Amino acid sequence: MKAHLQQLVTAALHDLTSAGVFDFDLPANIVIERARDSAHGDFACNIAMVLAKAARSKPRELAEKIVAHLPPSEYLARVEIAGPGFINLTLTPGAYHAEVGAVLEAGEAYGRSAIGAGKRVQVEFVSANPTGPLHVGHGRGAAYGATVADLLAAVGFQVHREYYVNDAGRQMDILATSVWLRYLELAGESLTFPSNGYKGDYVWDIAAGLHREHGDAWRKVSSEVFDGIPPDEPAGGDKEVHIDALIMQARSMLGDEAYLRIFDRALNVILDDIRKDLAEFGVVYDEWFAERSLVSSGKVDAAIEQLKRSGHVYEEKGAFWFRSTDFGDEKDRVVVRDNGVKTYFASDIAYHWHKLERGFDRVIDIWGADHHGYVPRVKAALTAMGDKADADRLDVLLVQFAILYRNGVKAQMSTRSGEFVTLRELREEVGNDAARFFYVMRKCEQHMDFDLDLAKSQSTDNPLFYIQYAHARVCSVLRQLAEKGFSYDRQNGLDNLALLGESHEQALLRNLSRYPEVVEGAALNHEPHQLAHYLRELANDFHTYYNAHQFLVDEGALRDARLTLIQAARQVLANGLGLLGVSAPESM
RNA sequence: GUCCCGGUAGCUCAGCUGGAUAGAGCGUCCCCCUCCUAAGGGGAAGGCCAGAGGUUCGAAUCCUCUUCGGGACACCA
Repeated sequence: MKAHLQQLVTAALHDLTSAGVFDFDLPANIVIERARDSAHGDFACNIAMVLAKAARSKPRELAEKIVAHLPPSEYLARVEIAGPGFINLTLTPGAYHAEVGAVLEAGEAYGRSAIGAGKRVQVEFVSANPTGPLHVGHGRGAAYGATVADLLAAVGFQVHREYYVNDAGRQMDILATSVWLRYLELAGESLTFPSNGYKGDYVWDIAAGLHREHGDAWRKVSSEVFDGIPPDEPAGGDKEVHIDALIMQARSMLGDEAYLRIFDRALNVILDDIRKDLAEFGVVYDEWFAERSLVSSGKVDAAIEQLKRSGHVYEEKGAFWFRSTDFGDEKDRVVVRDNGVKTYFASDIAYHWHKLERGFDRVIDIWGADHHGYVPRVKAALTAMGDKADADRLDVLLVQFAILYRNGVKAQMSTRSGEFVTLRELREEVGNDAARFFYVMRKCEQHMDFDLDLAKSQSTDNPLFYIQYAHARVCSVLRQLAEKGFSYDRQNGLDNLALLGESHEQALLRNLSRYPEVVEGAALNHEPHQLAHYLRELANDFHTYYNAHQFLVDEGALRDARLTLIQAARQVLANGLGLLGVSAPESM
């Protein structure tokens, strides 16, 4: 509908250009907005005010010229110039009636579009280290990333969803060593677990599995394991040095093969768990990209070499530094440590460059807001590897923290002790639907208060419940058709939409037609919350209507028209909920 | 100290990228079912858009500064 009006105004502007009224380039997109006040019609266009200066004309005079050149349209009832120069457009009832037909005809496809023109977009999200179960912070990234990806797909982008698996770093070694130490304890050794090790129950579980299958095959005497290891922090030492020494010890005492088996077991158990967790959450990926594959294919070394050759990497104090300050970063960054180990950042350079090499038109990273300091250095690296345009293909979306509240008090625990609220626990407590919806209800840069009690509540306070209830109510009405001895004729309903003159019906018709615009805006701005809010409003329109009028009336034409309208409402509610990864129940 | 995000009704948040009189929900108060789910609906009260400058036809929105919250600033990942 909006697109149609844009075409009309654009045509008028082109007309004026060829008539010589304009001697400048027209703006790329004409802004047409929904009028906030119904007294201003349905849509308002501010183009006359925008162009007034360049056209050396008064806004209102310019508006008159534009209006005079508007092509005729069957959907345009009235055009008025108002205020400082707004062009207010009022649609015919037929325009809205046609939209109802479009909803029912397109069904599940209603709201989808081709604006993305098949451009390839990669969305990488969650990508949590596989060193433990996902927690509620990852949940927000998962829900947000999945929804952004689905929205982009809905408006015609070719979307590639990816999870980057950090399976090559030091954290994984700490995990493997933690598992082995727990295994030793299960085998009967007594030891002091490192303060920097992973202490969660899942580490015990993995160790127990290994002990069941392999018995004491990898048991070593604990006094020998800790022989010569520098003290841990509680004992007056450095916890990092302590754990690194233990890793070295584990490798040498077990041998590479056995160490790798424990390492891989830990990795696979946790990764399988993450996969399952996300799948149950309705979050699926096209690719799980392993950091190890970058290392083994030599892409990390190749990236460092390329930066060395182009003079962006220099050596100092035994380490190799990327001169990111040349590209606006605060300080230079180490890519190879003085002990020869490549940093996580080195992998990240290779990974992001590889993303661009794979030919995506746009690359979207969704990170926790605590990683914001990383953005300039990754962009710097891409600029150094290629040029500014390469860096510009990367969008980093930062997701702020979510804080859980239960009975009005914070419910989130720290990760320190290994006790935290996992995504799985959250899903079990409030359900997948509520978790998905509440996570995307706020825009991503907002710190979020996640109210567990509200998410569980079966009342109008809970916006998700309210929306789903509207959907269920439509279904309920349709179920009662037959019980009341009525039948429904859709075509008859479509033919009689003109009977829908009540204000509630008008409001519902208007808001239904907004749906494609909302989906488009939510997708292009990466703002799923726009859709969530819209659905709440639409549900409100429906509940109000439901309360004010009977649908199953005796008069056939009116009954069919009303049923057709609420069918369309049901379809839009279902489509919108679907895009948010939430179910649309037929009864509640 | 530097950087990122936020400050809008008592509370939780929108505000369509600069438009017309600032919007929802909750909470508070009042009202509505012999009727398709009252698991609902209607109405009222409630605002110096953190503060001060600036940009222009026009600012909650854009730019500075101040202030208050949250977070980030490793040869960790």
